[in-house]
Amino acid sequence: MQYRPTEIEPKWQQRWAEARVSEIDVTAPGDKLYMLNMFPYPSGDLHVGHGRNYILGDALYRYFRMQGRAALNPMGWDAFGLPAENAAIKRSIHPREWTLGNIARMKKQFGRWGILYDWSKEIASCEPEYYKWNQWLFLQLYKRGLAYRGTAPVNWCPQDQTVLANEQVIDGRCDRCGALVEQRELAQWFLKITAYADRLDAGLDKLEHWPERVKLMQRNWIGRSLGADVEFPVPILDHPIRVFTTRPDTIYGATFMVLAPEHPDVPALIADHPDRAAIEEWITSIRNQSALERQEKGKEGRFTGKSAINPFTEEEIPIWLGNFVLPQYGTGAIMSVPAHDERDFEFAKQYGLPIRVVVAPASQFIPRADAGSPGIPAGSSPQRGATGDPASTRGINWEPAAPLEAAFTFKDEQGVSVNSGAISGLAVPKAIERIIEIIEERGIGKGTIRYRLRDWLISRQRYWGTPIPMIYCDRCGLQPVPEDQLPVRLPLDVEFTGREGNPLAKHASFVNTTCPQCGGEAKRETDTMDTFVDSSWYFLRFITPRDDEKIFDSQLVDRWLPVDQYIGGIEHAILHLLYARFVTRTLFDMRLIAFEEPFARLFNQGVITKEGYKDAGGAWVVPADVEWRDDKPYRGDEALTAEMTKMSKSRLNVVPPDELIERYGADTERVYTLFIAPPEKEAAWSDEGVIGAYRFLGRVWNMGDQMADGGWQTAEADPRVVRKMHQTIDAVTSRIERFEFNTAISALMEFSNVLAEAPSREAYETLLKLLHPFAPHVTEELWEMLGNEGMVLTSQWPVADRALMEEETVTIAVQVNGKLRGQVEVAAKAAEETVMAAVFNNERIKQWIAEKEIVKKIYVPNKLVNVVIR
RNA sequence: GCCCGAGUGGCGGAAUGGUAGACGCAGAGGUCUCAAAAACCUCCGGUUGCAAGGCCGUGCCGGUUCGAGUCCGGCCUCGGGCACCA
Repeated sequence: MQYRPTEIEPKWQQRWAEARVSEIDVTAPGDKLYMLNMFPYPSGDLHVGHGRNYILGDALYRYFRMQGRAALNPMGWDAFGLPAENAAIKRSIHPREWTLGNIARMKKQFGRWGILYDWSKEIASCEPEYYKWNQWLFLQLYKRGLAYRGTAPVNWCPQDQTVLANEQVIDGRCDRCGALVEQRELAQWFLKITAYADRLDAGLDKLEHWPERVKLMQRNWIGRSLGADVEFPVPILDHPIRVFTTRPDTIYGATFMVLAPEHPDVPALIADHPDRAAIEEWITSIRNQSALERQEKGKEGRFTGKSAINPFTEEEIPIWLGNFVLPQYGTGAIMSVPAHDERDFEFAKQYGLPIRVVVAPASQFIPRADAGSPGIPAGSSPQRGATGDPASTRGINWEPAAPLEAAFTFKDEQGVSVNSGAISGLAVPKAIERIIEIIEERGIGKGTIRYRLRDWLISRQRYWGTPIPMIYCDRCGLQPVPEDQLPVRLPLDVEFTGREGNPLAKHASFVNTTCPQCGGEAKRETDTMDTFVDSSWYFLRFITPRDDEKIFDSQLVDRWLPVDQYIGGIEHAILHLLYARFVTRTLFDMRLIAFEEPFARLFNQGVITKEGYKDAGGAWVVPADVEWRDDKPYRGDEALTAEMTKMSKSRLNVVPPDELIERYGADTERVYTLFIAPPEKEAAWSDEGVIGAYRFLGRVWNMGDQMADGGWQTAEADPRVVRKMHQTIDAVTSRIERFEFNTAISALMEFSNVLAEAPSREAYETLLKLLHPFAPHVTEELWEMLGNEGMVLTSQWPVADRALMEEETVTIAVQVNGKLRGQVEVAAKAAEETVMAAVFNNERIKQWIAEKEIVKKIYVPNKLVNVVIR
């Protein structure tokens, strides 16, 4: 019988489903394991690139099942979101209908891949049964002051007609549609993730099993900076202006101050400016610029005409306004130290502002023998600091030989304070410490930690999302919807024109409601939540997905979570994973769960790439229209460019799995996908390469087919096969544990090659078990053909016998002066003398070392001998 | 600009400091066949040699070591993240 995957695959998919093999009772005892693939947005058809993620997860799941673990592997749908609404506008299909249709298609595709999920736990975030708890969660956060309505300059996408979170703006553009994002001042809902900045940062250290690069990206995003807030008196104001700096040690070099144009003190500072109108106009123009424009314009500034007092030099320093100072970070005001900050340097050069050196390169100093701090400048005589503390013997004046051409910015021991009073002569880190002490003693500021992270903007002016459960009452103000009135249902009878913004705002029976406080007329919030709110806690809901009394069962959740193995794409390194870590901490603080980190282990699979083609205008070209001439791609006479790029619908380079499965079977796609490259790396899909996996499975099939016919068996197991079997069990097991699926499969190929020469029933059935996680259908079929009871899936994973793995003889590589000159075959674990005797009896080796002096002999047991001669 | 990661045959890739290229794709030759497909067998880094073998070879330059794809220093190229965050 020939290997015909299309005949056997549906059969086993049906059997697994009928036997409900992957459904699990979360209250039953057992060695629990919670596996999770990031739940997908139901965008429609899946391609082989998507497959990588799910196939990998399923292989792991089947492996753990066979290891006897009580494994939970649920799946659901991140089902709210813009594309559904856009489809509604374009094709007048309701977002819900479009979404549910896609879910059905994708679910079917998972089945065709032979992927086992516990569908009894399925959730879809667009259903009121789910989003009710989204709203409940929002209310808990609101109660604790972690959800608030605030007015701030926000990112507005003119294309999608909604605001965006900071995390969703990539290079100044909307990460969904690519439109240039504008800045608008709007009242919006925020979640106070900044209150957790320190814990989110510190928690990263404890995530041992997360990829370093993800932790690094989160760390950079949170952007913890140590520094100091310092007050600079301003004579014409009744209060000082506070700046934040990470380099308080350079304060003696602060020769001017720059405020963001939005800084609250600006109106007072320019009130009597002769060109006030011009400056105000300039400020307005800057406010209206997008973040990208603001940066591309380069540095621009205006002098306010007023001064502040540098509290250390006691000099008057001019106060400027600068477009490069961000209103949202720090205090929106900086002290400028042009000698030691690149941006300040550029600004000072541009406007002719003074530059004063207060840090010198340590290399310019002759180290002083009696102290840790460097000593006297080379080639000059020691002087007392001009503005320094007269009592200090370390006050050092130092000037560079030539005017600076660039700022020097060392923040470590390579820099030494000069011209800086009491801190002169100290290495920079010490100087920072000391100056903060002085600032605090003088009561003009303090050491502070600032974060780059901003609060999470969750309002969206769109329909297809969770309604924010708040009510506006003219008498009572902002009122939360009482919990017993949840869910606030998203009305389904709306019209999608795509023009007038959020259709919810025009839905009278939704908007008009009564105030829960006074019972009078009131209006509902019509913004919906960012869908990242939905996905920030869904992994908790999978344990008890149908519970309509509470969001989750704390006891069960504490038993099953954190998720033992989370699998998903690197694109969520910041967004989803940071939000989920934040929300998990808030639930911890509400004492609803006993853990702070949701995902114990994280794995990010790499993307699948495929050749894509672009025309001169940069538009993607259908591969079917492409012809190759002289190694160059053309469409007719038009030259095209080819590039390896992420497989995606928009790039027209997707490979749909259906044809592939029709021709070679899902098992072939699975084996090829895992074999193609290490799973964390990007991998180029090759239509030709697939055949290799098919041939391999075909050979395995033929062996089993002959064995089932009784025509292919040897009575006595060949010791070579037994040894290879135990070696393979060991190799495959450890490689799966380490996510090295590509080499696990190559070990199975080697094993099957050995087996083909000396068949053994036991070894063959072991092969079927080891292969099952990768090729589940064909292994089940062969298992059954051989007359076995039950399924491979529910059988026991084999255990390697170390003693039987040992080789009888080993090949020792022989080197002379580090170069390979021959090989000798000796018994395994032979004594060193025996090995050496064999080496020196070897004719070839004899020739290489004849009449030479032997300097040294290096022996690596079972591996190598290196003879060093002169 | 700053911070990560990666560079190995025609291609995907393999190698706890110890025989570079496992496993697979493509290619070449062969078996079977009237023929083709499928399947199976052999070869397959470069160079030199009749052969045995030699020499060269893991982006480039240097170092450590008996021995370096692997460790260290300096570059180059590509990919990713951050980017007036003071």
